[in-house]
Amino acid sequence: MSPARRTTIDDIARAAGVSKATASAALNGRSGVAAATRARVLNAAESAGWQPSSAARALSGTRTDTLGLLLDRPARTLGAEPFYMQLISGIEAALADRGTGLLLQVVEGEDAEQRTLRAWWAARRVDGVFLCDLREDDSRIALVESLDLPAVVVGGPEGTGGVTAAWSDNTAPVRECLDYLYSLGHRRIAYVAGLPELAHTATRVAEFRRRSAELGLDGLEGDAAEGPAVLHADYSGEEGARATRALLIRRAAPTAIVYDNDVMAVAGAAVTQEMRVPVPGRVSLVAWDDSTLCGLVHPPLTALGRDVAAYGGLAARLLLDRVDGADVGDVEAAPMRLIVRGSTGPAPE
Amino acid sequence: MSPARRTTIDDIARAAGVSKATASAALNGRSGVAAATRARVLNAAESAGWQPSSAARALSGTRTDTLGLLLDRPARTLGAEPFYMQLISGIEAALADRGTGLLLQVVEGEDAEQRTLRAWWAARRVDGVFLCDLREDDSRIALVESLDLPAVVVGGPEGTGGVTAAWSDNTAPVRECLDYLYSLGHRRIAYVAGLPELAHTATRVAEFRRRSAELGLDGLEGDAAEGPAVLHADYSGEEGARATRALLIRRAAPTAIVYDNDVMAVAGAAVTQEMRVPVPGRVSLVAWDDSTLCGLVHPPLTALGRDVAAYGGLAARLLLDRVDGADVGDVEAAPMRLIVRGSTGPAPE
DNA sequence: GTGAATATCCGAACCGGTTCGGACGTCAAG
DNA sequence: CTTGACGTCCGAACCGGTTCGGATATTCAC
Repeated sequence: MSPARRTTIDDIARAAGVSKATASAALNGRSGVAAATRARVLNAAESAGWQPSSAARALSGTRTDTLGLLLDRPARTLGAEPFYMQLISGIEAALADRGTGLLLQVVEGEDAEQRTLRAWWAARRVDGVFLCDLREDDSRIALVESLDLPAVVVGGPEGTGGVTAAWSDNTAPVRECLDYLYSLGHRRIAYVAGLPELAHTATRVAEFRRRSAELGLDGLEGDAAEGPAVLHADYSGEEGARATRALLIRRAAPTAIVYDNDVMAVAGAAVTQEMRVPVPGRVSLVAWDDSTLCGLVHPPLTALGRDVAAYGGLAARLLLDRVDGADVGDVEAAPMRLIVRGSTGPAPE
Repeated sequence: MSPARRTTIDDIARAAGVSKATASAALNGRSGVAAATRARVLNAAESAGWQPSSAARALSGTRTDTLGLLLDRPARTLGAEPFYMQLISGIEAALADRGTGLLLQVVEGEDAEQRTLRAWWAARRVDGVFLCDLREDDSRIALVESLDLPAVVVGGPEGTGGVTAAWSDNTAPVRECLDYLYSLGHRRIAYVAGLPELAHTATRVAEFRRRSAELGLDGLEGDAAEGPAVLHADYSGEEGARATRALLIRRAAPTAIVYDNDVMAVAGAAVTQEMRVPVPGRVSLVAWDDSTLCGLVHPPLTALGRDVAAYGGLAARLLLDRVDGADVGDVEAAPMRLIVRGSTGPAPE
């Protein structure tokens, strides 16, 4: 019951009748230890329930056994989006076996990002970091490179410099989505995109424009009467709803709307009900990033889905390899798939 | 550009022309250092951008400057529920000023909980831990007490033993909710509760039964023809939908349903649409735990809301005090408020 | 039987902080 | 002038691991 002094490597060395050095070698599976000795040490450690002090281990120059996850989104949108928690779950699953911990930091603003990364580096708190929501010309890239801090970008792979990326293609899903809607007869398609400063938004929007032109889709009034309608929003439900309203009151309203995340899509769906616009009778809706949310509303939303947890696991394994000094290249995650549900249908005549 | 050797306290001691001991005392604001000397040291540290090594500091027996958050929910429901991310944001906001980090661990199952806590303790990875989703007779309580590991329970305050709790009352909101529905004329009210093994579920259900009897509410058929209908679900949308369907097809269906979280409520709302049951015309819906989600669907859901981030901040401050050795008692968070939106209305005649 | 190669183990230094006891100088009280 | 109380600063030990060079024992070739 007593808190008890925690057992140290000295204790188990003494118990096994060897020196600290030998005990350390045995416990870390290094060669140069007789099999019998190793067994004695391992045995002693086991029965004493010994665990190495992470601090002592970190201090002696090797490893912290901690990775950092830096999230830069307002708390409001962070909570609403299932993406991050799923990503975290996936990362953790990959880390659990190795006894590596995950240090989480939620910040707001580029300055805070830089401060956090510098502080982590200076205090040697983490062996490496995950970088999410990359912006164009992101200052974090240069920073981790100059600090020589191992990092993996979740997203990309454009603009990641020398930093390895766990990426998933953003162009193919755009095409798949547009082609699918095109085949249903839709010619006026709008896109409620995310924050324009984010790199993946730019990629998606560019591909959306390119493919729209290729398919010869109609422009939407108000968009300089040409080209497809792309509105930017901040991933919150409020802005998703606002954008939807703005689109649906147009004279030549779109017959299909693609949203850059599930929250905005759900909010958009609520707007259609409120405005009594039949879905998918008058307008079809597609959400980018599937989550349980999409299947729960009525009608259930057609979505571009992927296994976010697996994505996180991939990023975690990449970062662990990078920390181990391996020279890993970018790796592509499983592509997103279009999951057709009730919110999409043939375009109105 | 070079990674550069990180500056140590020795460097800044030399730069200031003092010993390591004096430098340490100066940097930690301890007394017994002349003002002029202290200024020199601080100055040197500042201009060198020095930060103490967390490992070294932790090793010398004092502080890890890390708190642990242990989450035991399947990844699926974790992602869907905004509660945790908001809680995390709140905790982090309170921790940020102090330079304390948050170590996150997502596990599944009681064994994994125990293993994680023991590992954290043995490796001295954290100064203290947050415990969420307390069960009745929760084994974590005894563990952290026997290990003398500072802890704060998020929830409670029943069954927390000697562990301090950041709690919010679960009985008053039940009453407020029932009384509100009663005043609207509702007499058949059902409750889609959470997992029965969780302590707060038990509290809520007991109060729901007590107050229902007090108000003389009708029992629901199938419930042994007596007492209010309480169904248990696992917080997932699927089970929330299933429970809703089961309730609405009863001969004497409830005129109001209260859900234990927002996800199930949203799913329930979708079921009403699918079954063409008008809300709030035929049935009123209330969600426990408000989130942006509730305001986004149509009709927007009446909900029991609270400032989850502030709740997390409270828990964080409590735990920091406990780590500092203060003997803090349980503290109650701001009470939940009923936020009336469009999903509740007068009971059908 | 001898020398060298090899396997095994140990002592001691080191990582970068904190902390404690003591040395030194100054100043006021006796 | 002596003594003692402070204020200031330093040396050295310590936290609990890892690592490296070297000591000792064992084995092998010749």
